[in-house]
Amino acid sequence: MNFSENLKKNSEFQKVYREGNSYANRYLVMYVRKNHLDKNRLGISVSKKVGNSIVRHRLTRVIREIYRLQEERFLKGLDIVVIARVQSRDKNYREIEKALFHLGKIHKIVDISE
RNA sequence: CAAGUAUAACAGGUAAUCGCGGCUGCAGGCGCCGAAAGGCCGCAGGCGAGGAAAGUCCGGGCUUCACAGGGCAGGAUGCCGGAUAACGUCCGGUGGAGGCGACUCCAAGGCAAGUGCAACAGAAAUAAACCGCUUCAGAGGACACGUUCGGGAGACGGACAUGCCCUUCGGAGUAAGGGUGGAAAGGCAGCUUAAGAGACUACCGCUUUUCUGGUAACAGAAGAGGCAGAUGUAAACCCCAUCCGAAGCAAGACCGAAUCGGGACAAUGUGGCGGCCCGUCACGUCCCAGGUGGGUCGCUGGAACCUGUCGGCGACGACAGGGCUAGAUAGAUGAUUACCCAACGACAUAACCCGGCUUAUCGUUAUGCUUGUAUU
RNA sequence: CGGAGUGUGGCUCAGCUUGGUAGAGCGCUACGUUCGGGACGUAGAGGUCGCAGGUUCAAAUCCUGUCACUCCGA
Repeated sequence: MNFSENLKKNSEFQKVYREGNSYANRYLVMYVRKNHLDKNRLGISVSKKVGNSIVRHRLTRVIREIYRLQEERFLKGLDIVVIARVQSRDKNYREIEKALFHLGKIHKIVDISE
């Protein structure tokens, strides 16, 4: 990931929740906040209600992979938190990808030129 | 071939591209940061979750604390022998239960130490006479025969005695039979008896003694005893035997910013109060203590794993050889494409490490054995 | 990671210690009362005691396993 790093601290997550805007659809919730840096920071959160550790790890990997492969389509200078909802537990890569870019378009942080 | 039973193994594979975490190496046109040690980036190579990694139900290693020795309390285990570092695990036996069988299952010490509890039903629940059966005495009644009385031969009636039967009251004997109940005073058959009864007898059961076999649990044989010690319950209190110090890697050890605390130095420096000096407060440098944010170690070479030989029925042990096989710290295994297989793959992610147990699980394979059917 | 606790009618809880009848309040239904509603009175319905197995004559209660939820410490 050339332009991005991970969001790690709980306080940073809390900052995004408080100061950012949120949109949601059936599978995901996305919070976005400007961080005034020249790169993005991505945080992924999956609740214990979604499933056991196998399910939770798989979802985080899928979401991170989607972001990694199409990183250049996102605008820069953002803190992004993606929360997986219960409905997403059995969904495959393609469905999660559609849901993520759907939210990106609502936030107007994705390059729509494609 | 079908059904079953026991044990064991596997847990999608191959290739390509992109991506992630450690490790090792680098001669990177002296790449970047740093005084250095080293770190970051890059390149190459190799390694990278499970049979249950799960639940956290037991046992141990390791660490810190406590500790002369012994006991109480509390907890755990519970047929016998063995294996093991240890165990509630495993192996081999004994006894019992289930199955035609292969085989499977059993918290399997002690209610013949004490205490407690046993609803409802039933006469009675750890103890018994409610009904019944037998007998004795009294009362009443029916019948039969006899004697006698009435004017009395007959019929009829009355009185008395005897026999037998019925009803009722009381005493005694009796646990054979009776409905209830999970459980009713050893079971069953006979003898005896007024009726009955381990009162007695045979067989079975229980307890116990001796002998034989076995390390033992126990098994077999012979004898004795009584059956008023004899219901069930110890996953009721409890008794007996054995074992157990407590907490846990977020244990613990080390390095240590900033702020705060104490001291020293410097020297009258800077700033605040003040017109100025003195004074006072803060700032500076160094040292000490504390140990927060953070970092390093603990952290993976092990009662491990693989192969072989030997000992043992077996669990397991001994010896020889072989290679090194995750170590993250918000937490590394994913995505896409193609092919193979009947198939999209089941259950499921290490977090200090081992030995077990339990629970979840799509399926595939191998071997031994049992039962049935068919053929030879 | 470690520790503790709770699952009982629609809701909130008792009963479990010491095994034998499942109970209270609110809610619900019907009737009465009222012009009507509320309140009140009378009667009634409603529970596999989270699930599975075991001990026992008998289990909500005792034992074992399992599932879900809640709280606490760091």
